Amino acid sequence: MPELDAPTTIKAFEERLLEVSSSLPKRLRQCADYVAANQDRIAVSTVATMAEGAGVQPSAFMRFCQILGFTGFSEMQKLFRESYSGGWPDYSTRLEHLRDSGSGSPSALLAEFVDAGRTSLESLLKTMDAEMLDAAVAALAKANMVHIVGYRRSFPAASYLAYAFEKMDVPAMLHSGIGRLDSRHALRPGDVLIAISFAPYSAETVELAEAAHAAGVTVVAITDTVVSPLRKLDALILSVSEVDFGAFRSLSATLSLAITLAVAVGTMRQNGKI
Amino acid sequence: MPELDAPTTIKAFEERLLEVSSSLPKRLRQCADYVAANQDRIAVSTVATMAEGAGVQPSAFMRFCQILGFTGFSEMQKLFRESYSGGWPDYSTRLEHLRDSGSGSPSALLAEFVDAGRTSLESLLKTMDAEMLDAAVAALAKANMVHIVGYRRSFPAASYLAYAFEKMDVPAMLHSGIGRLDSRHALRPGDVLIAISFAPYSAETVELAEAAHAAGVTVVAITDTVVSPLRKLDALILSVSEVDFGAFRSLSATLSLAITLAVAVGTMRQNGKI
DNA sequence: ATAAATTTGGACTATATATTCCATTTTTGG
DNA sequence: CCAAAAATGGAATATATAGTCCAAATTTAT
Repeated sequence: MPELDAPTTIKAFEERLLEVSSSLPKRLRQCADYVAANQDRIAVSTVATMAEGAGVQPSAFMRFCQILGFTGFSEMQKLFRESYSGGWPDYSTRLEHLRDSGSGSPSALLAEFVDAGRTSLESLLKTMDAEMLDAAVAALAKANMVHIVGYRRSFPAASYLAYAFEKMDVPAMLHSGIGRLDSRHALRPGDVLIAISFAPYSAETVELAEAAHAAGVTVVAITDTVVSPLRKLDALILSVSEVDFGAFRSLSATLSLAITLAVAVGTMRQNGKI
Repeated sequence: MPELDAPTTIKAFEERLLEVSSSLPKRLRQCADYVAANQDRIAVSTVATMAEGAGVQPSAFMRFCQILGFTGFSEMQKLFRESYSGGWPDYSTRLEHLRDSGSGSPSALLAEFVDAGRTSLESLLKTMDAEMLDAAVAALAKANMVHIVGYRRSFPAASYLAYAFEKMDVPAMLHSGIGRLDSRHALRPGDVLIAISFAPYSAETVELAEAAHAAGVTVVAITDTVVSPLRKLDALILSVSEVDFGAFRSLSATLSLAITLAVAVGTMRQNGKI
């Protein structure tokens, strides 16, 4: 058989499908039509399901895959599973490879981290809950004082927020934990606390957020996964899932969210006052 | 076992995950964290892949599925496959849409800042001087102690560097200026100073860098324009031009550069020692 | 410090699913 | 209308993957 090479991108796949579909016998044509109309199901279905959907026997569907240039259904499915957009590249293993293979020149590393940052930014935009963001901005705009807490890897974001609020003339206080002073008594009614914490959630941050919640202070939480302990307080949740490499994460998305908060809140306050 | 009913919606799944995750032993907790951060992967992965991602044995992952209330991985996967609607979200159109609609809303601002971050990252990759970067990494890898200084808007980057060096077991000291202590005497021969400063260059940073230079301590400067005073000391210059909005800048590029330095230096030290 | 209980890793088994093969049916061309 | 070629359906087989079980390691309680 003069079997052709298998398509390696969805685009190539679509072209091949179009190209082939005009000269297909009945059953195979059904396959083509069904696939064209249900591309998204390929990644999560079995041959049997696809065949049933198309109204043909599984073996017919197999032949269809082969005509398209794949060795079988599995190979075709692989294409769709890999290019399934939700699938982030697995950075930690990629990084290990880079380092192990000695090709880990600083420049190569930089390229990886830049790429991770880009991915995080895109994902931030796709997943941010606009209503939650509006609500958080509104709450912060009305606050007497904005408290900010975030330790360890969240500390850079916390300190940036403090800087940005200061620039926007928003009264803000960074709880840095210096001197182990217990700062929870600074939380007064009418204040708002921004708590930033990512897995593994540092105990101090969670405690302060809990204290705030107990004292009736509104909490805005910048956090990641659904298992975050910050979700248990009924806080305004701003979800940020940053691509990470073991202990590191680029923070690009978190920082962008931070500036947004500061500018939006600052602007709203100025408009309200003047 | 008093096995509970399996979650039938993603929402219920997330709740169960949150509910259960606090009382989980090490390996199972890894599963929970990985799943929380990679929900979208479940539909298109095998147990083996998921287990590898979470860093556990497949059998551990199976147990995890069962604890969540499913009979096994297949049942859990079924939930995600069924509620998988396809729909690859299109980032660029979404961005345009966000910007067009209601300019000035927090979401529109976010879109702007995300875009700025992306631009900065791209430009970082294009303009980074690979040789300079190599030289900086080499110098830092040989240092007895790495000193880090950066105030005001550079402080988040400085604190992130301190965090990342700590994680990589590189002895590092963050000069934070707390209590106005004069820390310049901590600079010893054989040390290296990373000075981070962007226009307008804060006097304290420049002074410390000058003191270091005078004391024969190598200076690595992360800075922007060609008029930066840090360029006068013959330092190793890492140029970062971050897109900015008046007083703000996203810091995405600076932070990516920071992780790169930490990982590259940490790796080089570990390889050299062992 | 010791015993009990829990957790873990990995070998083993069961099962679901893909893939092939071939007898039967349908289409095509003379 | 017949023979040859192509297409089809379904049974048989191979393979990948899920799921189980238990001995070893770890943690916890006494």
